[in-house]
Amino acid sequence: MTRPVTSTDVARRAGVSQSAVSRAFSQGASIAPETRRKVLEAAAELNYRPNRIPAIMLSGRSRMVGVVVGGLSNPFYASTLECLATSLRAAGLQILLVHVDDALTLDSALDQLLSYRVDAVVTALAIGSQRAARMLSDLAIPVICFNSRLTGPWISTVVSNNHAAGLTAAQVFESCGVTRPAWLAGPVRNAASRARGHGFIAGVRANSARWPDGVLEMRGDDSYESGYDAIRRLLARGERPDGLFSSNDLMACGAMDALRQHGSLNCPDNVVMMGYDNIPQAGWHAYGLTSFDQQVDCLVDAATQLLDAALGPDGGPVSRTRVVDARLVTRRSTARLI
Amino acid sequence: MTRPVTSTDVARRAGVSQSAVSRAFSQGASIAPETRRKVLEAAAELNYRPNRIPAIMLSGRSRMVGVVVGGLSNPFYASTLECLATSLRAAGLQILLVHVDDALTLDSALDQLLSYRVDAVVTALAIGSQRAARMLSDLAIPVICFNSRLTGPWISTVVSNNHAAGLTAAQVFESCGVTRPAWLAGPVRNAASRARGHGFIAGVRANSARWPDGVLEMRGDDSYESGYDAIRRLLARGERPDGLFSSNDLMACGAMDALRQHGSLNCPDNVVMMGYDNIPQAGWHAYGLTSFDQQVDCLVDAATQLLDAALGPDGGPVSRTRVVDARLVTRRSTARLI
DNA sequence: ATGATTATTGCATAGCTATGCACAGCTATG
DNA sequence: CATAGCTGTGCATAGCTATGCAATAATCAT
Repeated sequence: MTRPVTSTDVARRAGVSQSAVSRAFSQGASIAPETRRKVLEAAAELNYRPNRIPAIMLSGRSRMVGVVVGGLSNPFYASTLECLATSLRAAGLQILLVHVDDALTLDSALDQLLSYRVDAVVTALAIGSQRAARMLSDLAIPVICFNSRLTGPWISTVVSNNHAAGLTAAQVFESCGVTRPAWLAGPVRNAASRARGHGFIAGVRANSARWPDGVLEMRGDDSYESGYDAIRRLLARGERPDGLFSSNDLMACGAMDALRQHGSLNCPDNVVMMGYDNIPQAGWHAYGLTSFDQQVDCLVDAATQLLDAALGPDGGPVSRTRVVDARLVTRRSTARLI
Repeated sequence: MTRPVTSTDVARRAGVSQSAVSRAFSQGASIAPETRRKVLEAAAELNYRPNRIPAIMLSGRSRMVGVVVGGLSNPFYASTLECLATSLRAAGLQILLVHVDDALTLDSALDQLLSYRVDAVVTALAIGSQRAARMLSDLAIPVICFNSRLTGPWISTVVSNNHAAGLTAAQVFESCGVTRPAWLAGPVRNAASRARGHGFIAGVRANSARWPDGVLEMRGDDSYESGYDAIRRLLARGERPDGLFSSNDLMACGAMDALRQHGSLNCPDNVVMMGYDNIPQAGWHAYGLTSFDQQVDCLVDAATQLLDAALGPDGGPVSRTRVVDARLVTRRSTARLI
């Protein structure tokens, strides 16, 4: 193991002081161009690169952000993470990634993140977050949540306009001539799913002349399999909805496959279907699923802005909410006119 | 902004020295149980948690691993990352995540990682890596690659047995009575794809009595769309393969959809099809795609072991390769007997 | 009881960089 | 020519914890 190259090594080689080396690498520091050139040359020869660790101690800012994810097998979360990574890097922030299965992992994961002195935490989890959020608040660590309803002095939130999208779904169903609307919810703890359901059910109730029986409700766990199973059980019970709004695309894909497999029903002829997230699979030809695009770019932009604000020099407790409208992407699954 | 709580604060409150606080939090340090109890109590009251940053300076080890990913929209990479995150966390390592689009990003990303003094780098990228790998080698940073053929004194590799799988695919095609085998390759720079293709073509050539015309070859870029387009163009040219081995599942799904859409051909009656990765979508009912499972768990386990070895106290340049056999998962797309 | 051994604790320091401060050298102005 | 102002440089230090070492206390053996 060779000792890593320090700024002092570079200074010696360039014939300057260690301070000069530091200044050569800090933007906007007071240093003569010629000196900087010498330093950079010596640095290149020694393969030196600045060490941010002592800077963290001095400044108290690590420029690392803890990102807590779960369920990357949902393409929506995967692409959100991808987008977030790009955006944070552009903002000069590093990502300390934690994957979480359960609440227990979350707590220990947070301890780890805090040991590394992350400046903030970004999460798309609802799971067990209320307590964790309080812990972070106590430590004055800004938190940015996606699609969650956590509250607290240091917590900011970016949400899709879930309720409005639910209403829109009901309108689309009306224009497709749906007579028996159904709603496939996500897990109870998923706040975004609840909001979508509330919006949809409100939209259906508002049209009780057309839909006196209201909404047929099912529940899944946001996975493909749970969507498939929910519909399989529904068909086995003899129910025959002709319009299905699913809380996310994964379940919608499962549901569509179950309709074909167990009911020989297809979209849009027998059932009109809508999902949420607009994952790539929704656009695959086997599905052609109409979906609400959460506009990940916008969500992530908003998150990064909130983050910047929270990490700004003022440093008071920031607690803001940004709502991003979902964009309806129409495909074959709703291509039916009355 | 309240000043963060330091070990000295805790020491003062607990009536002990700062050293005692440090020892209370280090496993196996020499400290009386009673003293530890007092310290932990004071720490809890003050909401203190150990700060790893100074420890990084002292030990020279950050216990952070740079993870470089690209193409998270491929569910295979997403689940690999998920699995890797779990495994590294169990090994007590943190993940500093970097998402990379192009070679330029890669270089600057590596600079960032190195500034944060990561102990090692894990990557699943082939893109522009040879130069980057040399840079890391110069700095004596261990590198673990997935499915790549990079070499160097500090570089270890975990690969799926791509060539063997290609041979197997040819055998499966034989037992399905395929008469016109086709190969859908990934991008040229993808070493894993090349190996799969070599294996498959070798398997077909070894059976030249049955397949005198060899393999019909196409190329995509590993995306669903490229698989779809490749088959659409193929059908437009009037070609009619009856067995298709795709370098990955995403392209296979696209290919299957194109067969249905543009040729009214279905699997397995008209075309037998195999993919690679065994992504969840391969198991979806709309596809039922036979695929080679890379056994992500095993790959990641191997990677973590290599990492542990590379981070061990001996610390010499480690350069090993671990090969994991792919497991054939048979589904509808090859359910055809002669 | 006494010396030897062990267990526990505190002191002092290293680890590397960014930055305030003072100073040196130089330019411009009167 | 003297002075003021400006630029660039080096010195010294802070930031927080882990750990070697010495000292102290406690336990044990003889």
